[in-house]
Amino acid sequence: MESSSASRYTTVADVARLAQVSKAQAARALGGYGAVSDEVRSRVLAAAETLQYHPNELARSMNTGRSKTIGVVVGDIENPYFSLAMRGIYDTSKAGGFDVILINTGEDLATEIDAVNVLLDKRVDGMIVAPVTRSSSTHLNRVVDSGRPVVLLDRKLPSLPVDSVVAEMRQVSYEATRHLLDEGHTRVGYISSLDVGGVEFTVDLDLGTNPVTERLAGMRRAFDEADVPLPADLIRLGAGKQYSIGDLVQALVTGPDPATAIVASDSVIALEALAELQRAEVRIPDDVSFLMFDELPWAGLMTPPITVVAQPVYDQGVAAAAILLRRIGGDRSEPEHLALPSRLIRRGSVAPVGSAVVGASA
Amino acid sequence: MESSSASRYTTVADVARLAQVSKAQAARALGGYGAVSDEVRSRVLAAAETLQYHPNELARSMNTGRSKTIGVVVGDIENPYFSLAMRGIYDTSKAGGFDVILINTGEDLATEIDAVNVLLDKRVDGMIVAPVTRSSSTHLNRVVDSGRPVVLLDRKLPSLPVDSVVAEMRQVSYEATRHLLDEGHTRVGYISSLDVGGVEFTVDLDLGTNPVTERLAGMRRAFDEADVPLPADLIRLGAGKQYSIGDLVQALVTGPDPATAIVASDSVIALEALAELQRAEVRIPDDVSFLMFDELPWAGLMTPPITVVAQPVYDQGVAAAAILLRRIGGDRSEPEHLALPSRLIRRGSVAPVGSAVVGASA
DNA sequence: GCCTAGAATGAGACCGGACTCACACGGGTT
DNA sequence: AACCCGTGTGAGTCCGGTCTCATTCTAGGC
Repeated sequence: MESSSASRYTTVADVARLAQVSKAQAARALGGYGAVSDEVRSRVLAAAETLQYHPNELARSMNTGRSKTIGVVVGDIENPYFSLAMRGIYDTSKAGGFDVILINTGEDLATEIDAVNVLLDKRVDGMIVAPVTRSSSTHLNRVVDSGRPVVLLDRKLPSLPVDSVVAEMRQVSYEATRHLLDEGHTRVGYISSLDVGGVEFTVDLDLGTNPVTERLAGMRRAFDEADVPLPADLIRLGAGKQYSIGDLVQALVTGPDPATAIVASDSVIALEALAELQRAEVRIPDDVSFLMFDELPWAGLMTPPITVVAQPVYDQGVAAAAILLRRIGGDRSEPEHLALPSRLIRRGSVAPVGSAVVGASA
Repeated sequence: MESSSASRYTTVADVARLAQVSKAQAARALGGYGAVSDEVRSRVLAAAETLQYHPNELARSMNTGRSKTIGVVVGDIENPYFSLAMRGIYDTSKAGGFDVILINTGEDLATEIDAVNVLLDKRVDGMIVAPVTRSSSTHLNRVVDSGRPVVLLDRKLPSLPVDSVVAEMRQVSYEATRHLLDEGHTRVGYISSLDVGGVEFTVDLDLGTNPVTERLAGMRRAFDEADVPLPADLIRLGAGKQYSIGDLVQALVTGPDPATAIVASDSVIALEALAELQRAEVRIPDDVSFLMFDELPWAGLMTPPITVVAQPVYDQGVAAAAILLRRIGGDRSEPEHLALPSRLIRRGSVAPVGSAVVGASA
């Protein structure tokens, strides 16, 4: 009794029957391969039309071994960074005739491992992964072993011989920090969601290979060149994981030797930090200067407009997909490591230190 | 010569061979069905372990007829509305053991039709579609005919007997408009990206069934009740398609009888409108009041904070996925039409009309 | 007029699982 | 001793395509 007839799909066999030819001939006419007479072809095509035939991609994938699908594994699709990168990936894949399966990891390693396995089991032709920070790469090795191409996004894993696409960060972070130093900021706070398991930041903590490490390296170089000690006590990791962003911001702007400038590692952090600053009635840039990584449409519309480091996010997606498609196409050359240029956009949220303190508090 | 051995996957047959049992027994042990002795089971499992066996989901899907995958068709994943809804869909699907294939239509009907067909050919177990406005529903009928469930998101199609999840719009739009009228705004501009092929808006233009129609209905009711004529000349459709948003805003705030309040139909439009207003040095709310549909984190951080209509976007995604999963589970009850409550959040961007004109321009 | 290359065609293997069927085996009934 | 049932097992079919292989048909070459 269970259910009413689940309306079976029409198959090549059905088409063949109606067209009065063998299954093989029908398949040939439909697939456009082998030799088929015009007579048969038109009969088969007509039959397919009347029967509304659509090939079962699953069956097709199974014995061609290729699914014309790529998998994308990201940390959080809700994050504008990923959704924009996704758009780049999507547009490029589609232009190449590939569909996209999206998997969201919630920045969790176990989920990421699972995601990669699922994609492999679904026989995607390749995948783009934005690996969770501090993830090991054993699960990605399985992909490499399977012979399917992987491209890493926003992160490279030194141990893994695969292509990667990141935004150049060290140089632009150096520039951004110099900008802050030029304005007199030596107490620069940095807030990142990088998960290091709650360990406190110290100058020689190994954070692995990721954008945050690069940014901190650029920052350090600027401080070193200016001969100013890097304010390690103001560099806070685990934001939004171990620690609330609001608390972190509070801690930075209060205390005996507070930060005079705050750098937000991404737009999600920036939003929460700005909200907290507003709640605490800390004015930007009068009381504290503010800089964020990632350029979003709203950044320039705030009062004051926010100074940002703009990364070519969409282009990263495009580049990653382009490389992946090339690999799927059979390119076996050495892994490529692309670093797309980022740039500092100076707006109004960074001002000389103490610029308005006297006038404003009086 | 083509390529080096594409490292074949291990199959049940391989596992069976190593475990010295028949393929059938191995499959049973692996799949956890039928009767298998403890002896055989452990041998098979051990073999699977050493061979790193992973089942081919394609093959599995093919003869179970179910792929444990749902398809999602959205207009633009880069739009925060969709990425947040996607997150809701994603979380819910995943909890139910389903993977998600994402297809982006770029708000194009042809692409949408294609997308739906692709998903069908990939044999997804069901799909969630946010249909392009003014789309016909013939392509969705094919889905219905196939017996696979579809849930519409953000839109219902009267001709299509399927579930839908939307945000309640008429009532909240009524409230928002009353709020504007209460503040003395009778010249209210409305900017929407709804594509009507460049036709100008008139009060009796049929826009089909979609959120914009609902909003305009709520708006009209408020105007009717206040006995004020609906300013049809200020209602502009096709924003970002036929017309540039900047030009539209310019047109609204200039002219002999300009708008005193502007309503942006979504956050993307709002962002561009705000940028244009800033360029034109039109102050909010002194020169013009502003209201947008969709609540985003930055809205409350602007100066002044933006008054918005908040829709439960994430929850819409969750609800759509929940209904879909229920249908996949075999629920054959009448189509459900869910309208999740939205609410007006009054902030600082709406002020009494003419409130600061004299003081500010003097 | 005969031979052959190549087009046209059908039968059937195959991809990798899920699942049906037939059968062997052992213990409990009567 | 004959019978039954349930567990365990292997052989083999099926899903819906792709593709190989053998066969037939036809046209061109000598």
